[in-house]
Amino acid sequence: MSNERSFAYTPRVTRRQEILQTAGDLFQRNGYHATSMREIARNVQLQGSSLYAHIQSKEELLRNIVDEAAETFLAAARQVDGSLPPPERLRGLVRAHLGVIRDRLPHATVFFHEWAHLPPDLQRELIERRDAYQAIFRGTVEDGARDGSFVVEDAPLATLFVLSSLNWTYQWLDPYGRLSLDALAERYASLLLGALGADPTDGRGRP
Amino acid sequence: MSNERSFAYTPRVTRRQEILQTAGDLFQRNGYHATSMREIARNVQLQGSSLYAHIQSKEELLRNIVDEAAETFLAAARQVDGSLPPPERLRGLVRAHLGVIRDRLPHATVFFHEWAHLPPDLQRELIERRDAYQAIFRGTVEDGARDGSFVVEDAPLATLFVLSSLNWTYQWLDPYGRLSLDALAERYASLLLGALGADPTDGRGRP
DNA sequence: CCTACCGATCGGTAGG
DNA sequence: CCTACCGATCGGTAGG
Repeated sequence: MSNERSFAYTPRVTRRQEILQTAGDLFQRNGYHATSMREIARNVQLQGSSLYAHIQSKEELLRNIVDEAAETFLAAARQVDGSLPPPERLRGLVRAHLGVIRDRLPHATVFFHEWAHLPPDLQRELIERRDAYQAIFRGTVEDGARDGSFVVEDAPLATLFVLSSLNWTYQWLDPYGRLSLDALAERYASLLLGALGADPTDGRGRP
Repeated sequence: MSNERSFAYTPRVTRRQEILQTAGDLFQRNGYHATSMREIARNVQLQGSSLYAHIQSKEELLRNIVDEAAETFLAAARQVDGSLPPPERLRGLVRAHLGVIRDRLPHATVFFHEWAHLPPDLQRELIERRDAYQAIFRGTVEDGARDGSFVVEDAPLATLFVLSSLNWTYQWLDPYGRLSLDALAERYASLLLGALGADPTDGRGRP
């Protein structure tokens, strides 16, 4: 009859996002391999098998999370005006990076911790984007060395140094901490500009 | 009779070390939860169950590795003479930290990535040692701020900055890289001293 | 150090 | 979205 129940289930659009966010939180807290699909399902009030109406596999969850994080970092850095003087540009990059950490802490953490558990072809793609990200920083350091706003004897190492100090911040940055994002970014950038030998009397550097 | 085979097996002393080192390598490469006991066993030419003649559990492996790494970091920092002037002391701490990374890369990586998978009481103990480690750095930064060898407006943040730049180095430090440990540590310390506003004309700072 | 084995749990599928 | 279920694999034990 016309009132027969259809078994072709059409998932809501938002449900997938809910699953991805929950997976991100659990992967952040317990790690990818230590998180079971049933655990994710429980947290979104589903049976384990029902997840597969919304996603294809556990790996797809990780891929989505890591991919979005990589894209967010890269997009934020690309927002920074590349024609700014190197010190201002670095301030912008620091602010961008810390902003992503603050706003996307679970995804960023999963990105840093679990990307190596993806298959080799996806890893290669991620490494490419990481290199593109690093190139933005390296270009800034090198431009500053060239125009004299920075004093660096080893630009590749200085770039690694800058990125190291930023990358680790996901370990301690508290989105609800004592400092506003702007204040934190300003101080962090000031420390980095000091490391790069920028003139402390120039602009907002230390007096 | 007197020649009966005894089934009480007495493990060799070195075998345990071999298992621990292999586990460290595999945990580093694939992560703790993604590494199976049978995989470890295969790499030391044993049956999976035979591992338990040498160790008590998989968790004990992780505990040993993480514990040794934490102890190595702390011991290295404590080797640095606390009566040195703050800039020299920081140079020593940088050199100590990078030395541990270089010499104990697998264990250090597992420490940073997997310590959160240990039970809460062990986590607390590790956090205590991490705090002790950080306190050595904070003391150095504060001493330098007090005696004028550093210029820092926010000592807690500056300490986090120093530790962040060091902690991330396990991601890229190549024990067989282009720079010797001494050269690398010298340059890295020089960057950090610049961040802390140390007088560049003082000692081995930038001219 | 091995053989044999166990209960639990895993990611995922069939079918409706 | 659920019920029922599968093969594979997990960490670990018994017993010698």
